[in-house]
Amino acid sequence: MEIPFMSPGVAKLSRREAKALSRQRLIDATIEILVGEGPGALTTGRVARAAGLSQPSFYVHFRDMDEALEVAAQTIGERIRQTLVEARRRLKTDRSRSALSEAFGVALDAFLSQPVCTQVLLRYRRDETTPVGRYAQALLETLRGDLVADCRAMGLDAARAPGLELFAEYTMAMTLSTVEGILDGRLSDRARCLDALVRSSVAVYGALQSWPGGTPHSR
Amino acid sequence: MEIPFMSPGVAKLSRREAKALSRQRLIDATIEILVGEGPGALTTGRVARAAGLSQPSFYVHFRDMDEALEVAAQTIGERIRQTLVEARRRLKTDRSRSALSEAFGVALDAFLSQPVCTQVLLRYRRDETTPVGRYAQALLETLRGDLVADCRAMGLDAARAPGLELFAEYTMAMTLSTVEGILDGRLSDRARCLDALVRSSVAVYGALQSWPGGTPHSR
DNA sequence: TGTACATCAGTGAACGCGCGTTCACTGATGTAC
DNA sequence: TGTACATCAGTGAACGCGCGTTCACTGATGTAC
Repeated sequence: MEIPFMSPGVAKLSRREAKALSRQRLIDATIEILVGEGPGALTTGRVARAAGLSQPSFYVHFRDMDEALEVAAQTIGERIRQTLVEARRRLKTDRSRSALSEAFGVALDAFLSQPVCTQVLLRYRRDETTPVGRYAQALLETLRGDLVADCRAMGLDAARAPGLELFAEYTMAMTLSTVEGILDGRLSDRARCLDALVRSSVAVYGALQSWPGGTPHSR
Repeated sequence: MEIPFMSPGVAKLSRREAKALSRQRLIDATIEILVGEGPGALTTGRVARAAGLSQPSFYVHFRDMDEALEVAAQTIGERIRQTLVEARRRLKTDRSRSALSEAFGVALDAFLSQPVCTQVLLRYRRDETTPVGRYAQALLETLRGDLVADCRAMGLDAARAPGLELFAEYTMAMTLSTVEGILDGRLSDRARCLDALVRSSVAVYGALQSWPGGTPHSR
């Protein structure tokens, strides 16, 4: 008696699983169209067809395009946050150069491991007119806060560094600029970029640590 | 005999001038809607009405929305480039700290003197799906080139600074980050921001000047 | 200067297209017995 | 296990709305004589 061959790839899905899969395909299609053709190209028809569904099926999963965008934005934020949280967990909290280098390295890799989501994050981070932009902004604010917290945990004394918040801003700016350069193909050698980034960040810290004025933030 | 009062504000415009004024109003309306409500809100009707015209009048001035956007993008780029060119002309090319400080100061002011255009530039600089984004990208590339040229003119020797291009990238990133902070209201004290920016940029230059690896750009 | 005509920025009306949205229906999946 | 019924993801068809686009027309401006 032969046992029928069960290919794991075509295992039958329950109705529940099939629906979840369709929904995920719609979300992914939304993100991909957003990256490839911009928000103007986002129509329920295109998204549905890109996900292998008919256009009205879009409404089985989402109330309207806004809801889908909202969910897509949440998904993007979650994916990047997840990889960054994972990255932070692996950090040593000592002040050695190698620990610092690893910290920047895992951050870079976190962004680069999610290139599509990172593209969306970078592109729409200043566009408050779309849910994607608002999520991106909130996420980057969180990351900046995390960076400040990490600095404190690593023993960078806030009392001796009145420019800590500004240091965080500049470090974020340089890190994202490096990510942009790599994603755009302008920068290629990750190791050298990482080294330059660490050196620059350390230098900025030094420059702002001995800074007399305090952080120029509005209260 | 009384000379009729001629208010200079309501001087009659020639047909040519009136048309040019309408066109300019349409361009400005396009930019303002872009900043306030995003590209999704850009319709010929809204733009025309915001410019005080009926909707079909849009077509007296532009073939379609794409052409108007193209012109708007060009206008934005031109305005910012203009103020920055003006700013560069006033630069002394010595290496003193005050000259450096003034250089960054005029650059900051150039962006801040055109807040609406700067907002558009910053927001859409990574969106290649729209003409605005492509212009923004090209403009920033030019500015980066100018920065490198200025550094060389100021005697920052390229031979001793293999990371000059990367230095330009990081300096651009920190400058734009400062502009963003001020426009968003997170940073308030221009003088302190400027000081921090100059210190940080000098520090990064130092860090990358003594850098062994050369610029990690792809050829 | 005055007159007759030409030009043309701007408009209201009309139309078509694409998109969003709804709905009755299908057929596969799930469930009760 | 088999049968009868319920559920529901997905669909084709239909419809309305808003936007883009065109066009004949108006009336103010410009020009020739």
